[in-house]
Amino acid sequence: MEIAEKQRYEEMAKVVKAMAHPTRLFIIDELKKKPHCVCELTEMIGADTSTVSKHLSVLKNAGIIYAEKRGNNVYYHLRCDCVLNFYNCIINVIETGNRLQIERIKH
Amino acid sequence: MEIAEKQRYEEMAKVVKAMAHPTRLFIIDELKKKPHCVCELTEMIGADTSTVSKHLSVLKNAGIIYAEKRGNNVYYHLRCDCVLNFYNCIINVIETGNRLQIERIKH
DNA sequence: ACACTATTTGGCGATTTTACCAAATAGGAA
DNA sequence: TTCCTATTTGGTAAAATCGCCAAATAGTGT
Repeated sequence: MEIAEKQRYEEMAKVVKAMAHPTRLFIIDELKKKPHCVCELTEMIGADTSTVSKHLSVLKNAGIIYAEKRGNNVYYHLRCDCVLNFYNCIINVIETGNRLQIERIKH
Repeated sequence: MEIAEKQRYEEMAKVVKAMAHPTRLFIIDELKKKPHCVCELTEMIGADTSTVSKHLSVLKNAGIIYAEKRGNNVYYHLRCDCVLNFYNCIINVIETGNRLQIERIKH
């Protein structure tokens, strides 16, 4: 594998890694509906504010979301809607896996 | 967040996590073209065979690829082509990030 | 300036991931 | 069976991730 190719995969992995956490997938899903501030997300998620804030900064550093300051609050927005296309595919992978497992039990 | 919802995001995260490594993104990209055995992938990647074998087992456990034994070799196949849709979107995220960075330098 | 709220940052232990080496396993060929 | 090749598995050290607490920071309103 060439160096340029390797670097490209490393960059891509950074973005995918940023999505590779249940809480962060949830956040993306919520921001799809509308922008939210940290305290709103914190309440939905039920974790420490600092934990949620760190998850948000991971997504922000990856370029998936961006922050907008309004008074005391920071509202986060989804930058690229396309990440939502992932969801259907991931669910597809999961369901195919389940289907195969059921068949394996039957036989 | 309800328990069922939480579990769904955890399942999804498992799949995304499986893709969250440069070598594994490379493997998926290669298996899109055609199935490959471990030794072929190992040569392309330039890591230890055991390392590559472990990456393959991560992808297999996530249901993204499956194994087919042929003589001494094990050939791996992509199970769900849809994971390739990710790539364009991820690249989109990266390029948007780069574009914004360039603009920030300008101003 | 002071108090109050929202968010970020630093630090910590616990857990997970990663890559390599060495050893075990599986199958084909002599 | 024995040798050989391909692959997997177990072990280990180094690095990264995670979630909470405590402290720092930023902005509002008094």
